[in-house]
Amino acid sequence: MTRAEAAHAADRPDDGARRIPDRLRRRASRQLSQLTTRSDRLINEGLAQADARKWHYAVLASLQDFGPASQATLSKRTGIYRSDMVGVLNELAERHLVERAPDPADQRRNIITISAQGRRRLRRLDKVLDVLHDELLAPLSPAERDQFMQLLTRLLDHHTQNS
Amino acid sequence: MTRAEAAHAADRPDDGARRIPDRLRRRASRQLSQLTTRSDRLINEGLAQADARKWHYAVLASLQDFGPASQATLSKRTGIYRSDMVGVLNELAERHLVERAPDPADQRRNIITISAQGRRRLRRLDKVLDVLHDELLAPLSPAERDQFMQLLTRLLDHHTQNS
DNA sequence: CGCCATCGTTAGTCGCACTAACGGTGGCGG
DNA sequence: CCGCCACCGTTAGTGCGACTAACGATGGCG
Repeated sequence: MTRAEAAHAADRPDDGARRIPDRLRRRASRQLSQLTTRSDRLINEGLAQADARKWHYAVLASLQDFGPASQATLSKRTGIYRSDMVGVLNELAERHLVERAPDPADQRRNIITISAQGRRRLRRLDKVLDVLHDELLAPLSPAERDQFMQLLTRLLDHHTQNS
Repeated sequence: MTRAEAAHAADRPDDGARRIPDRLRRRASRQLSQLTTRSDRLINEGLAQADARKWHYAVLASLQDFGPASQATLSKRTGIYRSDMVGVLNELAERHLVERAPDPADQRRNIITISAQGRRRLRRLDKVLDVLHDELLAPLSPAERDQFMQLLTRLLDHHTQNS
């Protein structure tokens, strides 16, 4: 029995209490969950200081890059459910970052348009996110960050294709 | 205005509806969240078929690798909050996978021990998880999987050290 | 004209991370 | 010895994100 193994004992409150089983550390799913929890917290707190949430960014970016769209289209583009989109757009409209107008050609739809103020906000959020991501990826070299993003994207694409 | 920019139109319901802004695809935090959502769903559904949850695995693995422990110690080792640990241990005890006994040396504590049945279950869950992770990491070569895990772990360690 | 799909909206579910507060117990310093 | 503080397990509740169900209103199509 090695010293490490001997250190398990339930009567050793602090000794090995924080040790994490290898079985867990080897599981990609767990590392992913854990990292995402921390990443989300980092981003949410950072954006909160700019009176924003990550959904705001997703919607503004989508509007900026692809132009005005209905709420349903925005849902598909951002991955936000249309049920939740309602609230997000309320928040954005309150802040005058987007405008919500009925589509004259189809009365079921609203056409969402980004405002000048929305564009400014988007530019600012981009900067904020740059800083936050620099913190998130701090331990990685530029090459490693690229590598990480590439692997991440390949995995995500694979699991997204059937949907 | 480029053709790409011209293609935005709100009146093009399906054309570019599913296109995802580059701004979003470049953000590690977003790719992480998205992938984790899918990963979690995959693992949860897989474990559900074995009448288990990922928390079960974490607790059983911790007990197997480090021996009996108090609930507080298990909390620290698995990352499960002690508030939630109660329910997890109830589920595990119901299934006779662990035993919960008061610590004679300290009446505040329970000593949790893995049972023979628990050990069997752990072995089975390990196999189930192997299969699920193979599906999760399907698009990556063995070398790339190692690389991915290494990058993931370095990031997580960096964001875990202060806590 | 009748049927079905789509749109925005409301409400509600589920899992997970996390906080607050409790009664009970233990350890330690004065 | 005793008073205070830290720790333990437990209960309850919060907040958020993903997701479902159902609605009334509208549109498209056979």
